[in-house]
Amino acid sequence: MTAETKSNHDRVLRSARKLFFEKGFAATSTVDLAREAGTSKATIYAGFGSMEGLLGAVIAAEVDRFTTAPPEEIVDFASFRKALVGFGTNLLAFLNEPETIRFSRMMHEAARRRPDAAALYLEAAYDGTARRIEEIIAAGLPHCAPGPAVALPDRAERYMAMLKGHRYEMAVLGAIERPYLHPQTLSTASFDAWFAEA
Amino acid sequence: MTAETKSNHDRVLRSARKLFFEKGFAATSTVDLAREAGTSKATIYAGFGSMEGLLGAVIAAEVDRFTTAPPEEIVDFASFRKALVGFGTNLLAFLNEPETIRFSRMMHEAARRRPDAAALYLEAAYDGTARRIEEIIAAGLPHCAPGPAVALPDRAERYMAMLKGHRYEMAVLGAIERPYLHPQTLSTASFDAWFAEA
DNA sequence: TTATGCTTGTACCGTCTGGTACAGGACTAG
DNA sequence: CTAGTCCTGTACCAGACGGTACAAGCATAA
Repeated sequence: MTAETKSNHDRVLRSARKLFFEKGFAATSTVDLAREAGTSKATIYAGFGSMEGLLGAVIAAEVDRFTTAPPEEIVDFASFRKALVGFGTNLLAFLNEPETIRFSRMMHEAARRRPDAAALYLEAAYDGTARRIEEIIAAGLPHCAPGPAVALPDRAERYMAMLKGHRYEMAVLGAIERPYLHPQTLSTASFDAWFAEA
Repeated sequence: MTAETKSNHDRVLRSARKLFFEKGFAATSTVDLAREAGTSKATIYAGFGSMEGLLGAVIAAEVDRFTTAPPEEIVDFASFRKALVGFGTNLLAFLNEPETIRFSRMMHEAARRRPDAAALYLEAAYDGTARRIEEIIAAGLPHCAPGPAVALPDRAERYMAMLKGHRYEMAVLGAIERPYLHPQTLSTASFDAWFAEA
């Protein structure tokens, strides 16, 4: 009953993740997958219904992974810039992981077939992160504000954009191995101006 | 000889562009394409050799289009920020075009099959644009410089990243119709700090 | 007229795909 | 033992695909 360390369902899911990330969804056939998982096509269909269902399951599992991943530091109100830079450092490290890039690549392919899964991904990856940054900024702003807190969401968005420059898309497109996103962006000086403008 | 307004070759190319943009490359079959172009499969293969060859041709033509497209304004050395903002405004408008988004979407799909074409695209779309921004900054920097011009390429990259925020990826993934990239970024205040830092 | 060259429609090929059917094997419960 | 449940391997299906072959059509050119 407790079986071994891996259930059949999990093995299929893991193998699908591996192949989808490596070769893409369209290029992964059912027989490839069955061989990789050490099982048979019938078992796959018994567990996931269809290939697109499996795709949805892989995406959902992955989204879950990085949604629950960073519990994040406590915001230090006195030096909130440190908190922001700390958050950025973590995000940068996460974005630099090859797995993250491969996932992003697969998502671009999957978006056409499963718009619902794409929306799920964006909600988790972007809105969630942006909201977290907004919280940090909102919490820290009163402690150093020269002006009113206008366009808060936009600030969070711009911060993310600066971290995830166009070298990230190059990596997703396979032109470079790793993006090495500009950590210089993390220097506080570069976003001091945001709080000084109208 | 001069024929009509459109050669057969051009009609196929245009139809391919249309279908690839709309449905994606993989989802476009040879018969679909022949019907759309009002010609036959044999003619397509006579002109482009293979489906992947046609894909390469579409990308090359598209890259050509936006490489030669913006002749761009003359840099006004006295007020180079105006030049930078002007350039950004044009870029923003270009990025906001639905056609540009669809092309970007297709490129993400095509990158796996034609890495060479993806490299071509990135060279034209990113490196080319970044170089242009670098030129503007380099030309204008002496006129207002409080410090030495360090990390020039990185500044260009960050400027582009700020223009092309994560809402752009949302649009490419089909989650929203148009990105409406943050034009607030164009306010000069937001990148004043770049020239003040070490 | 004949000859040439390109385009057309259609039929065809081999291959691969997602998905299903099914006959048996392995195992558990009683 | 029997009955039942799940899994496995394999074979199969119908459809779609990229690509090719070919006979016929049409226009130019002499």
